[in-house]
Amino acid sequence: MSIPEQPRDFREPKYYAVKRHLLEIIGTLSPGSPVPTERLLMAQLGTSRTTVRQALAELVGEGRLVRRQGSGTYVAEPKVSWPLRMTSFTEQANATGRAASTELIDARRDRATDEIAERLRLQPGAPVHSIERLRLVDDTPMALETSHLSATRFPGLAKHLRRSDSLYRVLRDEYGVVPVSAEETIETASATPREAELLNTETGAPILMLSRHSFDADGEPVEWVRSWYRGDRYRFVTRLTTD
Amino acid sequence: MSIPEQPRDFREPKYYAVKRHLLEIIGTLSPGSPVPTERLLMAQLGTSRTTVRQALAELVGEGRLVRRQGSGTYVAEPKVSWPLRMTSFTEQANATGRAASTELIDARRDRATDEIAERLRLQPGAPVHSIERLRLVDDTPMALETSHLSATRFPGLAKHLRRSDSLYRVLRDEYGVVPVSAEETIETASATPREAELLNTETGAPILMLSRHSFDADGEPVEWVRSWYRGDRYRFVTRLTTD
DNA sequence: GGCGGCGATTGGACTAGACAATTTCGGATG
DNA sequence: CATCCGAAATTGTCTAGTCCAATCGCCGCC
Repeated sequence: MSIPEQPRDFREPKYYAVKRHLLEIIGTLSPGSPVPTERLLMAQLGTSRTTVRQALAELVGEGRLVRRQGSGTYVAEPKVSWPLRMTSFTEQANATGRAASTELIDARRDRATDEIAERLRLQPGAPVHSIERLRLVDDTPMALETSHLSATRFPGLAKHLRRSDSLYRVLRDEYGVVPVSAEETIETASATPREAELLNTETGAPILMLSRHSFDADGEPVEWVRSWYRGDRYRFVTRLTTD
Repeated sequence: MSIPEQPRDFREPKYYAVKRHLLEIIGTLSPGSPVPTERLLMAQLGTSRTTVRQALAELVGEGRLVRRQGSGTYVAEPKVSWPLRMTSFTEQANATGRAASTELIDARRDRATDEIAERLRLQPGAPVHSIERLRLVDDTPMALETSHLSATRFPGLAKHLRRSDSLYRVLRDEYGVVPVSAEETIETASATPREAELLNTETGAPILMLSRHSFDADGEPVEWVRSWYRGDRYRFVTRLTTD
């Protein structure tokens, strides 16, 4: 078997021809179907296993394939769209009709780093809450979140949080604070071994990193959150309007 | 030399230890400084070149390093934040005090695919404009954009575009149409050989793909655009408010 | 009929090395 | 002194192979 020719206006590495071959196969199959094994592809296409694996790795990173050690490689489910709104995770999930839950990994008091202090308008070294949570949708991990809030402004927050899933609800009911606006930053990253373990993916996998800096009605900063989403599973949707 | 030990709560591939070692080096240097060569790292850390290259490739993808064949590997400039607003590219660039320009790659009439037809509320096969442009900031390529608009609604658009940089200005001045809202989708992708060539990066490099679906004041769809940004260079910033 | 073990299969991690393409820089040459 | 050339250094691409880890299915045994 040979790889179909392609106009080479732009230089193409050999692994990319393997990738195109795989994309054609993927196009004819439905999610969950197996694609040929690495060793079969390498024999059929006359390449080394390394080259085949590079093509496969890129397709996995793009969310087109899923690999399972000892089993095989399969066509992946399409990405899930996730809305970016000024509402809590719990509400967002309910709005899309999915079962959302949250696992509290860690809630502790820290001293503010320079970066946290600047964002929360505090002095460096001021006491802050650092809350790490895993967001789950339909019992599969979706995102890892680290929130920072002033410990002076929100005393006893950790205790309240252990009794409630929703940080926004605690802020409203216990402290009378409602975030009304936020500046959100979106960028690419790659999974650390720890993130990969918690998000049930591989070290180095593409990640969409969101950073949310939210404010209450008085313009006072409320929290600073960073979230790590699997880039192969999710895409974000936001609404823009002329001001 | 040996790589510093790390608590192994989470299994860590060997290449990741090399990556941490490099991150420490990067932390002590300023942008533009060279980091050790592949062969030096492989001798110092007692690993194969493949393993060293995997760590380097990940750091390049994260925008921490830049590699130049024949020359060496260098610490990269920090990422640039790019605002997502309901304004034209040209205006956005001016607002941040940068020199923006646009290179028209292709402007042709097509027949609408099913996807384009649905988004522009046309019949499949209806005539549409397909406009491909390269966006440059300070003379370096920033994004590749493909816009689709109804050819029936905007006759002679291609001709007007060749005389103006700004599509939004042409729409307003020639057709009296002003997009006022849009739904924007953000996801990760990887560069095809063609995209890599035009964006001056490598095949397979991480890409932030934006898809903008914009509407005029009557709620009529105006255009559907897909843009490819280098994920190692840019991050997006958007503002959220409670409705 | 069900359970357990074992071996084949598959993907995961890493090594060693060949050759190509590009850049850099010093030395020979005019 | 300026310019060109070529060797050395560096990254880019690909091959061939080893060993490991997880999975799956078959077969024998209870």
